[in-house]
Amino acid sequence: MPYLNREVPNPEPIDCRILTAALDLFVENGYHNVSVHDVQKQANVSIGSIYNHFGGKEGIAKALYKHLLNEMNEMIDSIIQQADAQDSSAISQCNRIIELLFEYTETKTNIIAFILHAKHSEFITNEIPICSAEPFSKMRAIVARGIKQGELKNYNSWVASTSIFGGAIRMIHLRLDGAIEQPLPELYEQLISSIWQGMAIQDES
Amino acid sequence: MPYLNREVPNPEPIDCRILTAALDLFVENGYHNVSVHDVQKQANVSIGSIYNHFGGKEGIAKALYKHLLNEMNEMIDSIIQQADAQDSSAISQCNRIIELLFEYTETKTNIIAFILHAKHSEFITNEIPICSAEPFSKMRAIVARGIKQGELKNYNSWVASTSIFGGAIRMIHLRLDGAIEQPLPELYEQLISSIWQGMAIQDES
DNA sequence: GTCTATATCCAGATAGAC
DNA sequence: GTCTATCTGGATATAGAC
Repeated sequence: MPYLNREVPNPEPIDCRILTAALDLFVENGYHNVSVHDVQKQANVSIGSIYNHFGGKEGIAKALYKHLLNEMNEMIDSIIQQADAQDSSAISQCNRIIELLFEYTETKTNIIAFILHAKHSEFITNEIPICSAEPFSKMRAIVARGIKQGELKNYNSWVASTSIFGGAIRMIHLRLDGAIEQPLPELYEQLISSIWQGMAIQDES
Repeated sequence: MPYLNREVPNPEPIDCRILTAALDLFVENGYHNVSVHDVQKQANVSIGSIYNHFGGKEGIAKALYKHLLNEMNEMIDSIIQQADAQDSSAISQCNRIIELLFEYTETKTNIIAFILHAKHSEFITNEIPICSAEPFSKMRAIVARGIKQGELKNYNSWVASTSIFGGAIRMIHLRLDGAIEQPLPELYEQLISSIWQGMAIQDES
């Protein structure tokens, strides 16, 4: 009965297993506290395969980075496309982005942690800082368009985009660090209300 | 003329030199990319002294961390004390904190970078996350008091504090990553205006 | 307390069989 | 392409003179 003894333990392609294992380990322990051997064990792969596929530890990190950044980029694109189809406002696009980021923080925690919480410059060389990468510049572009169309106040572009997304990103950090115990989607409504309407009860005049 | 030949190259106490050198190197290259030998060279000290004073690399990081966190704590305290003396509002206390953080980002860059931009959990073990440390909980306390006294909108405590400080912290990150080219103090006025009054031109109703 | 020289360990990377 | 066994460099840490 050979088929009973045959093990089918690893149905996923090998490079996926390596990336998944690396993502989990990097997020859990930090890139520099993870050895190639650790990844190898967790992925059920030999060291040789890792070097064949990715050329080394930094190669894994680079591949992960590009892959996940690309996923985030597609998420932003789909929001923009939907918005174009419905002719919707900059405000609702920003809201949708924050909503999804909060959702993913709970459901795809390690992806968000790797993209938004890791200091890539300490282990990935020759890569632009993530805040200059496509998805983030597209977020700023949405804000800039909102300003141009008179929907948002005419602040400096950086002030505007950090006022809108900075609080959300900070909340993600705090959630990932264990400071915030509540799932972020539960706080979403209050956050966006504060973003658009401000924190002060009365105008300062 | 012995006093002419006598070198006086290192007037600062030795542990200060070590900490200063380590701060610069850690911020520049990241903790894990700095060896004890690097610190030793930059500080003009022998390896033995470093182990005598701090017990090793992590000991240096811990000492730095405590020292700088303490400085930040004193800064917050002084703001609170001044405020109590003048009976000033939560809003003006928050503004003053942001103003000082922006100032220090330009003038004491490495201190801010180490405190706000490094991922301490990757190299300092058995330490509470920085967002739970004293200065940060005091910032949240200021916000909570502002809510209680009817000065700020009654949002969830985390939403309120991240709405107020999240944008500023995000701007500091972006500035340290080189994305924002303008000195932050120049953007201060716009930021606080946006924090208190919100980003939307018309109320969403 | 400070220094130099040295020991030890372990991570990243490679070689070569299969 | 995958594996095991091995090499090598460099980092942390120590020993012991001064």
